[in-house]
Amino acid sequence: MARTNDEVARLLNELAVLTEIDESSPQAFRVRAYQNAARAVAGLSRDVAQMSASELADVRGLGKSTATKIREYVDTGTIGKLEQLRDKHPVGKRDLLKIPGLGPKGVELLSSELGVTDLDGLKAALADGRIAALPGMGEKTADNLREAVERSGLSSKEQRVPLVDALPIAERIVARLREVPGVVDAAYAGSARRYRDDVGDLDVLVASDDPDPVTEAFVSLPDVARTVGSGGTKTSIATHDGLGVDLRVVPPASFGAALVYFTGSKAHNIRLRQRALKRGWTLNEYALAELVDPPDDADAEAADEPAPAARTGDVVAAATEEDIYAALGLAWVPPELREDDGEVELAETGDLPDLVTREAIRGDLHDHTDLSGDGKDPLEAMVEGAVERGLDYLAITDHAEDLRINGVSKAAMLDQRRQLRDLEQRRGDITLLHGAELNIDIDGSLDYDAEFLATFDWLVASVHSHFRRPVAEQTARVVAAIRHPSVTAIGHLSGRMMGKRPGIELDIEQVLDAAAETGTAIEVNSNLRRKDATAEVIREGVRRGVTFVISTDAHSVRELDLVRHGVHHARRGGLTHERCANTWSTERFLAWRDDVRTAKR
DNA sequence: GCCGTTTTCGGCCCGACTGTTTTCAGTCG
Repeated sequence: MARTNDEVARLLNELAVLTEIDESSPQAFRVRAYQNAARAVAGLSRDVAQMSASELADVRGLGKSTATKIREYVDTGTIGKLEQLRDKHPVGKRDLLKIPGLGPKGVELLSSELGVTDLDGLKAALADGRIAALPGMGEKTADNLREAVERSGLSSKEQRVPLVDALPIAERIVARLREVPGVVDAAYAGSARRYRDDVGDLDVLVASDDPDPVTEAFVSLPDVARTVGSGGTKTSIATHDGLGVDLRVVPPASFGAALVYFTGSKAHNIRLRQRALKRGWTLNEYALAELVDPPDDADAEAADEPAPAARTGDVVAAATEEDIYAALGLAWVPPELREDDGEVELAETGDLPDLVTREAIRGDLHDHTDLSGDGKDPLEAMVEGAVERGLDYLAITDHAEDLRINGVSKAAMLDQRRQLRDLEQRRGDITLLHGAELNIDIDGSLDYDAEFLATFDWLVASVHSHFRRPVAEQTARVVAAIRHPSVTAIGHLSGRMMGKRPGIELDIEQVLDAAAETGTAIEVNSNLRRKDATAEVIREGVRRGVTFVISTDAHSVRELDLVRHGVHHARRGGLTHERCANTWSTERFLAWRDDVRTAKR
C-alpha cells in the first residue's frame, strides 16, 4: 500500500533486469531472487520504511542482503549496487533486452563482439550484415530481429492489452475451436482467466488427441494477421490488433494439468512444482507424476549418453485441476487468486476466503433506463430483464440533474418513482428501489437538495468529471460524498476507463476508513472497461471491514449480464459473500441499508 | 540471493520451438 513499497519494488525489479544482463543468464538465481523480493515488497501490507533490517529479513522472499539494500535506500535514497550496475550497463542495453528474440545472452554477445549497446547500434549492425556473421546467429536470426525492431520497436515484450479488449477475442477463438472435430474441451487460460486488468497475450488450450486440424483451424481464424511459430502441439499467432495468442493442444487426459500450467501465474506454478518435488513428484503441463530418479553412473556410462535429468513415472493426477490440487494437499485455488501472494498457504490450511459467486448475486443496485439520455431500455424492460435473471431486488438509478447531457429533473424523477411503485405492486415478484446516480462535483457537493435526496431508496454517488486534480482535493471530494447522510454507495470509485484514461488519485486509506466508519458501500462496477474499484482497493477494503456491492451499471437489458465480469473482478480482490451486500437476502439487505442511513443521520 | 520434514551448503520449475547446430543453446511462456 505504502508508496515506499512500490518504489522499492520498482528498484528491485530494475536490479533484476540489470543482474540478468550482468550475468548473461535469465536463469541466474540472483535474478529470480530479486524478482521474488520485488513481489514480496509490493505485496507487503507494512511500510518498508518503518521496518528494521532484521524485520525485513524475516519477510518471506527477503534475505539479509536485500534487507540491507532496502534499509540503504530508505536511509540514503540510493542503493550502491544498483548505481554500480546502472553505470556498467547503459540504458540502451536494457532497451535491447526488450526486443523479442533477444535475451541476455544475445545482448551480451552484441556488446562484447560488436560493441553494440543500444537500438541504433543494433539497426546499423543489422543493416551492414554484422549480426548475421556473429557466432550462433545467421541470416534467419538477423531477419527475425530486423522484423522485430521494425514492427514493434521496443515495447512489444511489455505491451499489455486491457482485458476488455482481449476477452472477446479469447471467447471467439475458444468457441470456434470447440467446433473442430475431435476437440473434447477448449478454454482460455493465462492472465485472462485470472481476470487481470490487462493481458500480455492470450493462452488458449484445447483438449484433443488430434492436434493437426486444431492447429489448422487456429491459423485460419479471421483474427489472425500472421503466424509467429507453429509446431506439433504449440502454435503462436498475432491478431490484426497486434495481440499475441498462443495455442496449446494437449491430450484430453491432461486437460486439468494443462489448465493449471497455463493459467499460472508463473509464481503460483513454481510454488506448486516445488510442492510436487517435495512429495517425490513432478508437475508439468501433462500431469502430476512420480519422479523417477535418473539412472546411476554405471547405467549412464553403459548407455554411452548423458542421463536425462528426470523421467516421469506413474501419473498421480492430470485430468482435472481439483485432482491436482487435492493430490498436493491443497484446496482448489480459484484462478483469480493464483498470484502467489498467500493463496497457497491459505489453500493448505483450508482458509481460502469464501469468494463471492455469480449464483449468489441477489440484486443489482446501479441501473439506468431510457429516462436518462444514455440509457437504452424502458423501466418495464429493465425490470423484466432483472426478473428473468432471477434477481430479488433492483435499484433504478438514472443520472440526476447535474449531469447536464442526460440528467433527470426532480419532476421527472418523481414521475418515475410513481411508475416504479406501481410496477412493483403489479408484478409482486421483485423488490424495486427508487434511486439515482448522483454526480460528485469537484467540491464534493451533490445534485438536488438534502430534503429531496432523503426521499430516495438508494443513492449511488459517482465522479464523472475533473479527473486531474491533486490527491488531497479528490480525496476530500469523495469522502464528503461518503459522509452524506443519504448516499448509500459510491459508484465506480476511481472513474478510470481502461485503455482510455487513468482514474482520479485518492488517498485510499482515508476513503476506505470513511466507508467502513459510515457503512456507505463501495461499488464494484462490472463494466470491464472500468473494473472499478480496483482489485487492490477491494482487497484493502475487505481487510478494513468495508461493505461492497457488485453492480452492473447497466444501460440496457443486455448489460445486466455484465455482472459475471464484476464477480470475477471482485473475486480477484478477495471479496467474500459476507462483505458483498447484494448477495444478501432482500430482508437482510434492506435492514442493513436502514441501519446505515439511521447511523449516518 | 534465498532457503531448509533430504537445514547452514547445495540446490534452485518445466517443456516447446527456432535456428543454429550435428546434439544443443537461447528464448519464451
